[in-house]
Amino acid sequence: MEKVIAIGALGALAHEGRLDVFRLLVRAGPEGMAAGEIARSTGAVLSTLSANLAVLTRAGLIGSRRDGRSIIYTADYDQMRDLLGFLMEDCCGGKPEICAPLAELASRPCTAEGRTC
Amino acid sequence: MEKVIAIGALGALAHEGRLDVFRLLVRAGPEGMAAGEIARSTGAVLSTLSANLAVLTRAGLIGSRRDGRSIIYTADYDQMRDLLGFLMEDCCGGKPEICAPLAELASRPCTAEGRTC
DNA sequence: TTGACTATTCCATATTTCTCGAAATATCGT
DNA sequence: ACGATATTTCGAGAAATATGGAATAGTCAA
Repeated sequence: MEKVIAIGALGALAHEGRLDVFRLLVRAGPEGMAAGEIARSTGAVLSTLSANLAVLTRAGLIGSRRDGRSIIYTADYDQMRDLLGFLMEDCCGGKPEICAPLAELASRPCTAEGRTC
Repeated sequence: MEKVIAIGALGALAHEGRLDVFRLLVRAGPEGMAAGEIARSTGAVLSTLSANLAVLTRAGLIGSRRDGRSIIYTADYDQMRDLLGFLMEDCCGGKPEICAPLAELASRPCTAEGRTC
């Protein structure tokens, strides 16, 4: 991932409303959620939400498809993985003692501590 | 990590100058680098750099200590790890197919692809 | 204590981002 | 075609962020 892309993604996530939306979509899985449904879940004003969805889309973090009158948004897992990879690459570029705990964090049993995978 | 802390850290990193500084400090290791040295390495104006170092400090991503006339900045690896953990926790809260590639990413041999750890 | 050096703080300006109401666009069922 | 539903786009004001020059503060060496 290029630096400018990473900066865009980081900036998109550095916002409470957008972070909430992104987490919601990650949890919603591949089926995604309609914009109105997202607004109801998060209490966001529709026009504000729409602007924030556009920011997340521009950052490549979410995608969308039309379904009748609704537009369904989904998290882009690839971009998410690339962003984490970029940050970890940065991290691992330095010292081994940083990398090790991260590897542990990523590979620990996902059933622990409320995780579902 | 709390959401508001994560947002602060993401926002701090979502800036070319600050991301450059942070990467530099991660690579510099525990010895860190003096502000002037950072400015020379990145070509930043000193007062601008100082403001950006303050943002990174407020976000908990870097620390500092005085050494004579210089102030030495160092990356805070714990905060970095917590931030990645927060993002991955979010990610893994959803579906297994997202988590698996991340675990692979984190645990692959660090000597591959230009990585040093 | 004076002068050189290192870095931060202060300040004004410029730029960007955020928000939401109103209007516009797209789709559907009848 | 019409009315209802779903969402986006537009516009404009408010708020936050970014920048660099000048002034300030801490440290050292002689």
